[in-house]
Amino acid sequence: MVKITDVARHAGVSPSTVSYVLSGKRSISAETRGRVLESIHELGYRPHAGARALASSRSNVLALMIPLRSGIAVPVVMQFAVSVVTAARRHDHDVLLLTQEEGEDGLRRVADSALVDALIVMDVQMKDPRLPLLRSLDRPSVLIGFPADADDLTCIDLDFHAAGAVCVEHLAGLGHREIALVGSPPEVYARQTGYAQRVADGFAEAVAAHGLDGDVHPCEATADAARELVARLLAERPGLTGVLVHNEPIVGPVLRALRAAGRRVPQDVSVVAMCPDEMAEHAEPPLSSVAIPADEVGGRAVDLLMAKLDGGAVPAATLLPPTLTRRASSAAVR
Amino acid sequence: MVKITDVARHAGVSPSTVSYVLSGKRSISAETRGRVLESIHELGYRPHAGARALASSRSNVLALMIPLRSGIAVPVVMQFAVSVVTAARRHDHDVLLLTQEEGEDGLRRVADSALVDALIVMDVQMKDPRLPLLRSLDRPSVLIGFPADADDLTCIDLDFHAAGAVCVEHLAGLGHREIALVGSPPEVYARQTGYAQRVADGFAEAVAAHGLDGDVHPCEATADAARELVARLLAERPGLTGVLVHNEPIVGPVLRALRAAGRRVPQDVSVVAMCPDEMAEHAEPPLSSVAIPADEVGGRAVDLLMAKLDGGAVPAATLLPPTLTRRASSAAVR
DNA sequence: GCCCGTTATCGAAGCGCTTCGATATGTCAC
DNA sequence: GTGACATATCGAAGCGCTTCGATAACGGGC
Repeated sequence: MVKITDVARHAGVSPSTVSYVLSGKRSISAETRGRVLESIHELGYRPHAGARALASSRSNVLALMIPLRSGIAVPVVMQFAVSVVTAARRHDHDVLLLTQEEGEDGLRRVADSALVDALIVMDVQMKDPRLPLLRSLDRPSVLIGFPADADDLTCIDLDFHAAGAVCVEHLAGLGHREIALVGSPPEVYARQTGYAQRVADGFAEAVAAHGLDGDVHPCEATADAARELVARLLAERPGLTGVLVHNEPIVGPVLRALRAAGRRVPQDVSVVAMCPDEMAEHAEPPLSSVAIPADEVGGRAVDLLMAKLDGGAVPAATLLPPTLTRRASSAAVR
Repeated sequence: MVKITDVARHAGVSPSTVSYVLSGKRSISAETRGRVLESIHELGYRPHAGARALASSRSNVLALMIPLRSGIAVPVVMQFAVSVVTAARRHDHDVLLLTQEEGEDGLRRVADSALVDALIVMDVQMKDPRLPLLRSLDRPSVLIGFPADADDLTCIDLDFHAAGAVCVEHLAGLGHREIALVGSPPEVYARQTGYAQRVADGFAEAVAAHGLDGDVHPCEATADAARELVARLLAERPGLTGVLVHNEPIVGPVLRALRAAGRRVPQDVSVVAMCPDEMAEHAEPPLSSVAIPADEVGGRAVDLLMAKLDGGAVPAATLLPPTLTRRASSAAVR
């Protein structure tokens, strides 16, 4: 294994000079830098990560803790993970993967052993047991999601409240007066994950603001439950012309249940969904939808972390504005 | 930050004794060990990962490179990742996440900088560009998937050939004589990823062995393509009573297309799928299926890697036998 | 009662890098 | 020409741990 002293000897400089060339922390003449870089390349030198971490107390590794509870949309988690890794690499960092299962001990372990410089935690609950730990840690962290008490923490997420509202406004703008939210399973609201409730709140507020008629219906994530709910809605609310679905697994079943009931989408009923774009595009018909901008959330989370690592001040809360992509499933009421 | 010398002082021993207590590499009297462990606990000591890696040339971190190409089933990838992390933790290792995008350079980077001790590579292609690198690296690796030339490499995967055959045997056992394989998109076969072709081969061989009538139909992963293919199959092969679907996104569409054509499942046509259990369970009707045992593959991959790290010899190829779970979608031919 | 082999512990070297003075050289104002 | 000040480079210390002898204490065999 080639080390810094080998490079130094090869380039005819001292090891510290090689180090400064690599870190840029002191000015090095163009000529020397060139010679050193050439030696590095020629010898195929790679600094030893452990040695570097020891000497500089920076590992250049971030921890990412991902959820694995059922009910969490797996593709979205994956998208987050990939975007975090990609963004981290842009900042010359790597990503250590932790599962929720490891819990607080896992976070403490990687932080206290200096394995990682900073942490990103996904799927934050309203009263998340990891919060006290994250507050006490001497390493910066960013939460994806908003707990009930976010004091001293840095959080980022899609603005779910606005997302709920934006869907209502879209339907209202198309002339719909009677709408409904087909929501997440009851336990998701009960669990206080926050985002489901925020969508419902945003929905309700916008409904009120626009003087619409609209209500919220939690729904189990099964095709049967979806069919049942759709049947009930159509029976109880004959004037219903707009539906917002916030429950990924049953997006397809809801559409089929509407069709089965003889309602055409969008001619009879307009449908808007909160789901990944890919799912919306492949639905029949393609769905007007609001997606979680996982790439942006992940990227921004890393940016925030880097800013904190550099000692910068960062906003405590970052709410990303929702974007509704209009597709075939929503149309003006006739 | 508390370090080993603090623990040593607190316990009234030398730092090396603390180290030996932790590593177990030399015998320590029960009394001393107890005292040291108590001090460790009391002071909340965590060895510095970088220092440890530097001194022992072992980082206790594995690299996992995940695919992000479209067409790769995201939930399965996630399941792999989680099982690898979980298994790694059992061996006191952590997992560094790399994306396919980083390619060979990424692997080289983490290996040469001693950031990781060993590597796991997913989604191996028949002629994977990473193979020469993995062969030349001085760190052990395990591939999930089988390339065309696996010399000097350690590979593990589901036995896709047997999986294709097992589905045929299941249908044959139920008395079906005319069957078809609704396969992956043409580009997946073209890409030489291997597993799609292996399923098709296993299917074809078993069809021949049982004297059945059966053929292979690649299919794009869209609902339209699925409908079209099903219509064509039913038109061209009136005696068709069994279908194997190896194309996750269109499992639902195929079922619905059959139903739309007036064929009941399983009364008129039996369907078997290769897909995750969760998908099979939620289909209507629940599908007899063969799943990729991602948990086992991930766990075994880590075990193999650990054995290699310990200098042990491991089998070059590990093929996990497929398991067909019988559900409602397949029945004896009438 | 002496030698030998264990068992338990210590001390010191060293892993490969960063970083902090210190030094040497050059530049410029006056 | 001289002091003041950048600029470029070096040398050495030290990051926290592991590991390799070395040493001390202790039994046991004869």
